[in-house]
Amino acid sequence: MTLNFTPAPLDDPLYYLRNFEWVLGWVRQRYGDLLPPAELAFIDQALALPEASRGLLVRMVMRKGDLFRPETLEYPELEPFSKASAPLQQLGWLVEDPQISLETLFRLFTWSSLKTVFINRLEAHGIPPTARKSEALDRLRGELEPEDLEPRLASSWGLAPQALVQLTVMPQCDRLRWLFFGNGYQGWSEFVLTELGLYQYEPVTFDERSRPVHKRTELETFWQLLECRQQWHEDESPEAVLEQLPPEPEEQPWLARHYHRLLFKMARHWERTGELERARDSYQRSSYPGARGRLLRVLERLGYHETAFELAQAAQQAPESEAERQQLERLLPRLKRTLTGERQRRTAPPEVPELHLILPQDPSVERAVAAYLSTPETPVYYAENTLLTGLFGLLMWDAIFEPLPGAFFHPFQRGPADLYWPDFVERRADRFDALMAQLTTGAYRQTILDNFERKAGRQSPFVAWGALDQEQLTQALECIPAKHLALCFQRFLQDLKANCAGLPDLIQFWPDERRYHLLEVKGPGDRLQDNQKRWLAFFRQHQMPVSVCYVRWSESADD
DNA sequence: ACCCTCCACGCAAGC
DNA sequence: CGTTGCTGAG
DNA sequence: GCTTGCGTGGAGCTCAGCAAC
Ligand SMILES: [Mn+2]
Ligand SMILES: [Mn+2]
Repeated sequence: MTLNFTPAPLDDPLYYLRNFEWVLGWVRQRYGDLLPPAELAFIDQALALPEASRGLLVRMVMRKGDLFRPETLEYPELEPFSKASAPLQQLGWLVEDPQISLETLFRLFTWSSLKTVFINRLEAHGIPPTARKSEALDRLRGELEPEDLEPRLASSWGLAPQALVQLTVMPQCDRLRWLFFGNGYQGWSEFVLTELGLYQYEPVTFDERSRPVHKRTELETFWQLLECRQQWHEDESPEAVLEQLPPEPEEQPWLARHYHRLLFKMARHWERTGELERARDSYQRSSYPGARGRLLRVLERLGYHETAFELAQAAQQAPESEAERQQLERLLPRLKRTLTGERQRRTAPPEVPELHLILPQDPSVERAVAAYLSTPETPVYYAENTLLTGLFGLLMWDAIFEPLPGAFFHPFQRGPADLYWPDFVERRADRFDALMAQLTTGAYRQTILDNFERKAGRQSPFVAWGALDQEQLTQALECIPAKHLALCFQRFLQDLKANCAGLPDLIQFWPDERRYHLLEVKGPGDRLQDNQKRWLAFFRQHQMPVSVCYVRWSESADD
């Protein structure tokens, strides 16, 4: 029944309402047993409203913020605002004359309308009508008494009580949206963009019980976490948010990940603002990948060199990733030097063949090099991560989109929910093994080309359709030995997140000789990044053809 | 695809 | 008056 | 002077209409 879902057609003037109601139905059907009574009541009350009121509600939900000037809420497909809004006001979902601050007042109303409303006050402060809006705001902010600057009734600023309305049920709608998408970032526009064909999603069969949360308490924690995240984005006060963080959801890995990621993000915020003790505490509590590495850096910055050194040594015994190992290789000698004064011999970086070019200045150094090296017989592509990860994604398509329990729970997923979990590959080991085996039988070529046609345009975490074309693909399959692909794909599988980045900018093909060459381009002032160094070392280790091309601009007399 | 990933830029420390 | 940036909309 | 490590910031359907300057 959930197969091949399509959003409401856009020629239906109420398409947005149809989509919203479809979500309400989906949520009630699949999560009804987990929903608190308040949310269930909200859904039922919403569905019982007159159509124009439902439409108006959804229009407001989809717009930015919760404050609206009624004259911006007249929609031709709905009743006039005055009529459509009445049932919403009856329920208290929409209220007139909300409390707003001076800043909000200035944000919502145009300068010319403020001038007519505010004329007396502006004159009293000696602000001429020719002043800029931002200047007027600054003046008022500085000159008004603090209690006058507190949020207060819109009418107390001199507005008519009907001049502004507030939607009060945004929190309920957010919670339903978060539950439907299983995350905090996807929104109602998914439906339109899908219907417009901008996004196409792989149709996946959903297990009826494939859900991100399974208990009432888990749902509550999930909502709390996303609320924290939202408050942080809105209030910019992570200190307050940290207080409201729910207890660590240890027993549920999906929630635990959300929890630790939020902690990590807050820590990173404090690290950037220089509140290093706070950063340290949060990094310490977080088990999100990279947290230990940042903690080490913060300890170092705080001057806790011994603590950092001990932790770094422990980390080196069991690095969580190659990236961390690489970071430790820099950090440990540095710490040792500060602690003991001993100077360490630096280990030489892997040898990578270099190419040095002097080219006329160009906005894109990669394109300049590609154009310079490319010939009709030996084309160069500016591929970066797109080609190799694309081949990987096309070959592994069926493994990636295998509908395991918990992997897919709504129709707008570009990949499985557990893609970056430690056990993602393990759970699909048979599938991945079978597809990897095609690289030894030779069947992989057909699989990749077939999927390139069959799945064309469908969202995938690994396939950037816009960057691939048939010819590039065919040449890649001709020129890159299956053994080399196998090595790269193994490395992707070891860390799907970190290892799908940092691949060289350019690839050149020699179809006649069935060979290829990878090239990382560096313009003036650009240096190899950590993940690029890791890939270069890997390519060299396996005798795969790669080099780095350093470019300088030729002196030009023009301009 | 959970703001990332790539890049350019800019700063400070160390040679 | 153009221009720049934001919002709403499909 | 240079190099090196490290951090920051911007861009991410596309079009029309409007507000602000
Ligand atoms: Mn690049
Ligand atoms: Mn490059």
